[in-house]
Order: sequence, then structure tokens, then C-alpha cells
Amino acid sequence: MALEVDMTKKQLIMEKALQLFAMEGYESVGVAKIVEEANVTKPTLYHYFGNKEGLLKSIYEVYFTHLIDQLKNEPPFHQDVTKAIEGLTKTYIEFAKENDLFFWLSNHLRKGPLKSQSHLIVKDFHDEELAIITKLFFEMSDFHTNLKGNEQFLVRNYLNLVNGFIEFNILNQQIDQVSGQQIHQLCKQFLYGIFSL
Amino acid sequence: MALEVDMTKKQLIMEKALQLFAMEGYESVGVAKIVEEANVTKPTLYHYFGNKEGLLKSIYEVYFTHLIDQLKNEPPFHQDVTKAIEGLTKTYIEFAKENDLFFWLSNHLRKGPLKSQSHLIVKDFHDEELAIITKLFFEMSDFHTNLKGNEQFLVRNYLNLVNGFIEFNILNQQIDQVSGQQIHQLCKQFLYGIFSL
Amino acid sequence: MALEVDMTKKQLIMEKALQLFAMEGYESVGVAKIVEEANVTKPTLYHYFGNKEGLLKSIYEVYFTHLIDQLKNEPPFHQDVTKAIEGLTKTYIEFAKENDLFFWLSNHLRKGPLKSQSHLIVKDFHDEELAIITKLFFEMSDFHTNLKGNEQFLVRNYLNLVNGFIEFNILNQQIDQVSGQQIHQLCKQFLYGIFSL
Amino acid sequence: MALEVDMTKKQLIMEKALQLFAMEGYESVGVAKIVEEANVTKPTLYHYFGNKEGLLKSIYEVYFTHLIDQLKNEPPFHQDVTKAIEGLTKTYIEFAKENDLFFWLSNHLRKGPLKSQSHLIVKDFHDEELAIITKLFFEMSDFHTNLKGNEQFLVRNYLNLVNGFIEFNILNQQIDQVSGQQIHQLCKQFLYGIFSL
DNA sequence: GATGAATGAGTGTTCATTCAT
DNA sequence: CATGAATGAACACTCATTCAT
Repeated sequence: MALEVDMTKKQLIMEKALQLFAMEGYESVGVAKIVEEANVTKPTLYHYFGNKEGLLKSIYEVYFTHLIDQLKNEPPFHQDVTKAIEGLTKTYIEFAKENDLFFWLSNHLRKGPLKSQSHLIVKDFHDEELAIITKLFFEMSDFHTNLKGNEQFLVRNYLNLVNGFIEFNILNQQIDQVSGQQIHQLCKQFLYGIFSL
Repeated sequence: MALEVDMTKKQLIMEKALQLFAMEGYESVGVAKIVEEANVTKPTLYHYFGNKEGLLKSIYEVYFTHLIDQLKNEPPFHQDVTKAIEGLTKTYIEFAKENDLFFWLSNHLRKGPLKSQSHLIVKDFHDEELAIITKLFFEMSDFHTNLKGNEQFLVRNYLNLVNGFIEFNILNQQIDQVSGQQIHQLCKQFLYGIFSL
Repeated sequence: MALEVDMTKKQLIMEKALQLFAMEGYESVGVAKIVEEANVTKPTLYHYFGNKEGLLKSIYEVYFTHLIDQLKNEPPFHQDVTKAIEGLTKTYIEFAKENDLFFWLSNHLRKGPLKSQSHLIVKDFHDEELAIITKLFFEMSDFHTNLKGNEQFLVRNYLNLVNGFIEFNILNQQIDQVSGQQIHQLCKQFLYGIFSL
Repeated sequence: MALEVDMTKKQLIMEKALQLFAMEGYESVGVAKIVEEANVTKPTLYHYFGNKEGLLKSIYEVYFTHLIDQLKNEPPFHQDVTKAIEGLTKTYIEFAKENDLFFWLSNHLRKGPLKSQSHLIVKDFHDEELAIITKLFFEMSDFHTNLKGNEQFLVRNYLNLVNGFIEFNILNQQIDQVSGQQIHQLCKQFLYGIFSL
């Protein structure tokens, strides 16, 4: 995170909002608290973001876009499942290393109550993420036909496993120390599971 | 669920609160909405539960206690890992079949923002659950020494996998149709992963 | 105060209400707190007193009636102002010794906000008290014509002085040790003031 | 009091609150009534005062500070008891003439139930007042040694007498007509009492 | 760009009181 | 006599949002 003194007010608001949303929850944090932490006034917040919903969207547009871009830049699948899964997992973990607070927040909002305001705001973003991962798994099942019909199931399992792994390491403040070997082990665990099908 | 007409007002309030909390989130649902849905007045709610927090606690005490009891009644571990994991998983799925709404709710609250009121309310309950599962995995690692040192990691993975599986099936309204074979497959996937260690 | 075990529920409610009203104020104390302290239920309170107002009235009827009776039993004025004032003062102080909590309460309610519910409830009681004292001072001014025209003024001064003296001693938990000599001194102070007119 | 049309909303809220608190009591008056009388909304009140307690404190800070300042500006005691007491009394009565509603309010709160919220809010203010008056009486007892040991007692009596006198005149809407002669008479009454010691 | 001031609608909670049993 | 259960209205307070400057 850049020094607060170098940030524009807009960045500062997003930064503080991200912290608060991640730790206390979008619904529980009032705009009053956000502007207080950021040392700005409410109209400043509304000037930049329109409303509270727009603030959350802006945060997603800044951070989540990075993730999506990186996921889209994954090399196309070429028969090596292990390589594909490890590459994907490394992408997720690299992203989480650099954006731990946002990862933590989005991981909660993704699975938040279906009809909660916050979940509805971010649903589209995560749907796009899901589509990308799902596409990859369908490509894989074209080569490994024993996976056929289980793509959705495997996508869910994969995301639960990886996101859970990352969340656990963020919680214990060990995300920065996650090694390539640990990633390898995690993927092996998932892949062994896959081939059990 | 019994017909509404047969329920006491206390039960009715808890039922409606459970539905609303599960679908819209504890923080987003006001007591006004709960009492309106339950066709009672606010003082009635406060008569039975003291406050909103007490309402959530009461819901947990009713439902979660069942889960804890069943987890405690799991037969002690006797060297057969597959049997132990499948038994545990069946317990979770049986519980989820009978209490889908509560399972959905608790699965969100368990991983809710660390400092959110709702998470803090239910933390103790889930800590007890975690302790029981963790104990089981430590018993397992006594026999399968290759698991040693990874118990916490495996517990997290297991819970992510099983809870994710259940959540997915509740979401698609297929939880009632989950078969023994599906459970077997789910566990196999996890167990293959374990022995990859 | 009699042992609580010997009291009827009605007496117990009045006793606890008196304590709470005196220390925290009539408006600030809810019936919920009163019944909790008295270990009875709300309908019991309403059975005996009708409503909160009736409870305060009942307390006044029990205690204040004693004061009024004693004031009425004061020997008629026979030219000795000192004797009259000292007799009156002794009556007040005796009453306060035996009923310190009630004295404290009534001393507050007497001067409470004019339009407050509690003041309006007890106004009639204190008007009767005032009438008795005023009558005495008019009798005095018949003999000491220099007091003529100042009767109301003197009544107020007298009550302020005596009630203030008692309040101060209750506050310092010294009301039981107030001696005849102290009463004599207090009255002397007032009487010297009178004859300055 | 300035015309309402010339007042800021903050002043208007304080003015209306003062009136209501004085006549009906702090505990009995809801913020809803205050904002209704002042023709503003609740958030406006909370914008300026934080909470109901802050409103009462603000009123005290505006008015009571005037009184304290004037009390502190009393000329130092130079052996003439009569002059000192009459000066002090004039200060009180001048203050009451200009701030009759506040005087009325503070006179009630000062002696309100010990554990009532309103009394606790204003206690510090009145303690400061008491300290100033007490200091003066100790200075007097250095010159008039017959007063020694009775300072606290005399302070209470003095305040009861003067405050009672003022209250009586406010009640009868005669406070504006209180003459220097009446003040002289009041003080004479107290001073004669003093020298009876 | 940025602000102090203001708001309508809502928050969770408690009030004195009453009902059927 | 006494109670658990229930209520309409009010409580102090906060929400996300907007306006004039």
C-alpha cells in the first residue's frame, strides 16, 4: 500500500473502505465511519462514488479487474492438467499476496447471503470469474473424458479448496510465505482427487 | 417444518428470522421485518429473546446443538480412515438435509467478517465444532503418520470441501437427492488428496 | 424497615419503589425495574396500584398522611413564636428520622418541574402541607404585626431552611444524630432572621 | 431572548430544549418533542449536540459559564460581611433576572435524584459553583471566628435561602421587579441568622 | 473539488399497560 | 391473587443521502 500522504482522496477513501468492509462487513460499516477514517467529508465520498454501492463497485473495478485480467492471460490449456491447475493456482495466490485485504473481502461477498445488497452488487464480477474457470475445466474435460459431467462440481471444489487455503493463510498472516512447494502440494491434493473420479 | 398454525409465537419468530437471516443476512434484516413476517409485535420478540443477538443465539442453540450432539456421537476412530470420514460426512449431510436453511445461514456466519457482530455471536459455537473435528483428525494422524503436522490444514480443507458441496446442493435444491454414492465420491476425492501427502 | 420476609407483596412493592424513586427519580424508573427488585410480576403491581401513578399516590398516602397528621396535631399557637417554630421543626425532623427515604423523595417531587407528571401527582399533598404551615404563620403574624404581609415569604424561607437542613443531614447520613441543640440553633437562626424584619 | 427568526438552528434547539426541560423535566421530554418545537429534524439535533446528554451539557456550558464567571469576578472579601453577602446575592439575582428559565432548570437539576442521569450530567458544574461559594465563606470565617466549623452548613443555608427566594419570585413572575431593598432584607435575614451563632 | 448543515426513513430497544388463564 | 404472554406507542439514536455555498 502506498503511503497515505501520496494518495488522492479518492484512493484514500477506497483504501479505508476496503479495510472496514473486509474486517467488519459491508452492511455493518456506515459511510460516516469511512469518511471519518479517511479524514474527508461525506459529500466528498458521494462526489467520487455516487453512493455506497458505487464505492464498493469502484473497489471491485480496481482490484477485481486485475484478477480477471490475469485469469484471462492464463496460457491456453494444452493437455497438461497439472501445469494448468498449478498455473491457475499460482495466479490466485500471487493475486492474494498483493491484495490480501481485497481477496478477503471478495471471498466473503462471493458467498454472502444471496439477497443481501452487497452480494448482488458483486455478483456480476464473480459470475465472470466463474465463467472463466468453468471454461478452463470444460477444456480439460475434453481431454480427460472421465471428468465429463462433473465440471461444475469440480470448479466449485477447486475454488473452495484454493480460496479456503488462501483465506487460512491470510488469517494466520502467512500468505507472504506461501512457497511453490506448498502450492504444488495443494494442487497435488486436488488433482489426486480429480483422478479418483 | 410444522405448519405455521401449530407453532408457538416463539417458534414462529425463530423460523421467520432464520429464513430472513439466511437469505438476506443478519445485519441487513431488521427486527421490524422479522416481527412483521411472524405477525407479532416487537415486545413479543424481546420478551422471548432479550435482543436481536439473543434471537440469533437462540436459533443456534436449537439447531447447532443438534449438529454438535451428532458430531459427538460419531463412533470413535478405529484405524479405518475411509469409514471415519464417510461417517462424518454423512452426519453433516444428514444434518443439512433436515436443516437446510440453518446450514446455509451458519455456513455464511462461520466465515463472516471477523469483527462483524454476527460472526462474533456465533464464533463460540463454531469453535466447538472445529475442536471436535480437529480432535478426530489428530486421532487419525496417530495412525497415519504421514498426516502429522498437517492436521489443521486438512481440517480446513475437509470442511471447505464438505460445506462447499452441501452449499452447492442446497443452492440447486438438490440436497434431498444427494445419494450415498455421491457422498462416497466426495470422500474418495478428499481421501485420495490426503494420501498424496 | 421491617424484614422483607414479613412484608406483604404490596408493602414490598412500595418499599422498593420508594427506594428507586428516591435515588433515581420517578420518571427514570420503569415498572419493570420495580417488579424485578420486588420479585413480583407486573400484573401484581397493577393489581394493587392500578398504574404507576397509583403506586406513587399510595406511597404518599401511607407516608405523607403521617406527616400531615402530626402537623395537624401541633399544639395551637399561644403567643410563643420560639416554642411554635421549635415544635414544628422537631415534628419535621422526627418525621425525617423515621422516613428518610420518603422525605428525600417528597422533597424532590415537591420542587420538581411544574408540568412533570410526578409533580402533578403529588401537588395536592404538598398544597395541604403548605396550607397548614401557612395558617400557622398567619396566626403568628396576628401577634407579631411586623410579620404582616410577609407570611408567604416566611413560609417559603422556613421550609427551604428546614428541608434543606434535613436533606443535608440525610445526604451525610447524620439525620439520626441530629440533636435538640442543633434544632435549637437552626430555629434561632431563622427566628433572628424573622425579627430582623 | 432574540426573536426566533434571528436564531440559528443550534440556538433554537437549545432555547426550546431549555424551555421544555425547565417546565417538564429533562427525563420526561423526548428529543422528538424538542425537534418538533424547534421545527428541525432529529439528525440536526444530533449533528450539533451528539446526543441528548450533549444538548443539556451545551445548555449548561452557555448559561452556567456566565454564572461561574460572574461569581469568580466577585470582589475579594475585605472584612465587610454584609457587603460580601449582598454583592453575592445581587450577582445571583441579576443572573436569574436575565436567565430565569435556565435558573429554574438548574435549580431543579442541582437537587435532582442523586443517581438520575440529568443530575449526574450537571453535577460537575454545580460542584464548581459550590466550591466558589464555600471558599468565600471560609474567608469570612477567618475574620468572624464564631462562624468557624459551620462554613458548610452556612453555605447550604445561604444557597437554600437565595435560590428559594429566586425560585419563588420566578414562579410568581416577579423576578424582574425584585428591588435592591428586597435583596437587602433577604440578606439581613440571613446575616442576623449568622450572627446568632 | 470540497464542505457544514440538513433530512426522511429507519435502527434496536423500552415504555406503561392489559389480556386470558 | 398471581402469572406468562402480548401490545401500541414511544424511546434515543443512526442510516444513506442531498443541498446550498
